[in-house]
Amino acid sequence: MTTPDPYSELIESVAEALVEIVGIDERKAFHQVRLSDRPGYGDLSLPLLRYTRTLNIKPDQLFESLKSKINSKTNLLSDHQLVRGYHNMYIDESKLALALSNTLREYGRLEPPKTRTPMVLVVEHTSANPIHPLHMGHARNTSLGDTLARLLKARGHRVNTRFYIDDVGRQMAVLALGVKLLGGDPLGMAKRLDMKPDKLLGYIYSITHLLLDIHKLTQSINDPAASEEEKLYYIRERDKLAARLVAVSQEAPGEIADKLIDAFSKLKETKEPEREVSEIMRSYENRLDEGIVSLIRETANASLKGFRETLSKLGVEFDNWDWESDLVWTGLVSKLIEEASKSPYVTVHKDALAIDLSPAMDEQEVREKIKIPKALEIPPLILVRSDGTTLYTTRDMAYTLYKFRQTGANKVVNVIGADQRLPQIQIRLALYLLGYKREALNTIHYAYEIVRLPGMRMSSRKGVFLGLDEVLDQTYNVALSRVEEKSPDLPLDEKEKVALKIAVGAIRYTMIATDPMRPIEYNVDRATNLDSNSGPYLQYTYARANGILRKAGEPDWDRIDYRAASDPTRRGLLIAAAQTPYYAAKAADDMEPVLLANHLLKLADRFNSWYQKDQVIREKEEETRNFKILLTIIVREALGMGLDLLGIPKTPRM
RNA sequence: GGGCCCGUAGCCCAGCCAGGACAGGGCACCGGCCUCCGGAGCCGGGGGUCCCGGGUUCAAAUCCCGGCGGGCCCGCCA
Repeated sequence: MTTPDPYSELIESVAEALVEIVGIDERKAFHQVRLSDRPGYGDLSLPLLRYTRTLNIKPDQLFESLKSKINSKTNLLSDHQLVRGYHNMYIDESKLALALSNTLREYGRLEPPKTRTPMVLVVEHTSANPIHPLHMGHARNTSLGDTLARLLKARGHRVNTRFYIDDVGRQMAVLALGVKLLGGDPLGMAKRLDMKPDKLLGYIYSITHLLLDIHKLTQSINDPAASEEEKLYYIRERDKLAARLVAVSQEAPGEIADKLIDAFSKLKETKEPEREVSEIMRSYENRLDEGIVSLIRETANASLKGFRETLSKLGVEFDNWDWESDLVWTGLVSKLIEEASKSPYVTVHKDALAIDLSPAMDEQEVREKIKIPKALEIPPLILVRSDGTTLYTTRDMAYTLYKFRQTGANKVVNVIGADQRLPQIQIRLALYLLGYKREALNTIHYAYEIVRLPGMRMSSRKGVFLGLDEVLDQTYNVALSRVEEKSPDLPLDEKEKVALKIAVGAIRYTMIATDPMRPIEYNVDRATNLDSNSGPYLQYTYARANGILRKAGEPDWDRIDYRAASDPTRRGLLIAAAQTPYYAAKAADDMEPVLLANHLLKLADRFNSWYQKDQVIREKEEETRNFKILLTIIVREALGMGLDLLGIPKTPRM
């Protein structure tokens, strides 16, 4: 049983009336209903001028017929006005308050209205390579993905969240080599060094990678075929990497760096390191060597243990963890390649098996549903390397099909950086041409722009990135000192819990409150910002409402003066609170969490403003006092619902 | 070279997809408010060529075309 939502029903009534009178389609009608704060503009309004011409009707005639149609569908409106071509509607605040009061009495909470078209949805997000700790780029991915999942679930869809463990491929092989050189057992190593395993592995990966690159450059420098100019370039490059190696080595714990450098030199004497990496990669992908299999699985699992720890702080959990290697080992990938090789679109590109994607560009269906840039030349997608190993895009095609098959999903949403747009388009086009049209057209690349550090780009390969754990820690410390200052009487463990909630709120809010298409430049001040445009501000306002209610106690629900809602400040606050489920539903439908975040900010502003000038507990008149308590409850429930959906932890005190 | 994305006050950002009524917030800045339900707050103030130029329209920050600036992508990496 879903809770009814008076405000959404009101919007729906207006939209339906518009559909019936003007004859536009429903989706469009919803967009035409304007919500306004400004006095004199109506609580809701419809611009009429755009219809009067096409319908050949006078504004006042249209206004009258809309008015009576709308009134036949809802009784929540008290007045309609025609002003300069706008149909302005005013909400009957007493009736709205009563309706919300009834909802809360019956269900005890607010929630977004359920969709009329529930679907099965997969949301794949985060999916960080298990070769280094999560950084702030992942924080954006995680926050968006987890929030989307929460919103869609609340909207009535069946949502399945998945994490793709990218354990096949060169990066993982490089890390495995490093771990092998250090004698294996990454988890034990982390324990001995008292360090998060993902962090330790991050160092091992960076150092190993640098050693390989330096080695390669050294070979180029010694190559007699190289010109003097080229040699100078290589030497400069090698010096840069060497400097980085020194920096990372100093930061790395224990004797890790020394041991690695030492073991790497020994390896060089007997074997070409690059060949060792390729062998690891190939024997893992083809499952030739159980020793390598357990080395890589153990290593990846150690990283994932660290990921889980961080993610659980952020309140993020996954329904499924999918190993990329399983897709290869169970034959899903090779089966797909086999199908592709029989396809009429198969071709050879640069001597490798590939699929020619250009025919898909002619399909109108494809152009419309997969957004293909008009003049984009899509290169053929290579499916298999000439050494027989597969590429990530090929495996991702198999994974896409896997996600549909495992869940019976209607749509698969993949939260992946915008920099991967082209390969993501290629994957969908290739699936389409192989006959998986439904899957191709219902796979959504939910793209977001990068998180930059001031002046530089994060690069895990170069060991340059802002770690999520570090940002969490810093924000936590700032929050803890604020809590100590503001609530000295809380017990210490309580203060710590609250400080963590604030840190999580600050980070998650920041990550979703900017349009995903806009790059974020990140400085630490911004992460630790607890001021008015922030998650903690919302948490603070929620705590404040709870503070009032703790002291005010339960209202007598049968003795509430709903007419007290007419005071303009209370009225504005009531309406804003009532809109919350509606905005949550819209945020889910449009897949734009920021819509809800912005609305909550406005609600919090209104509440704080009201709070300042209209005393609740000290109100003498009993029925008015009951109304004010009710209003506070409504606000608390609206904020609480919103915070839950955004994954920002609630705290009754802070 | 080609493609995609972004360009709104000193700074950060809503609004653009679904064109309409004075372009909204926040930070910073200036001035007020704590014997008073939680001051992480509230009230007030200054600050704008909505990147530029055309076009469509009764109406353009919003749609179209052309520029400019920045980011990203164009690999048998992921």
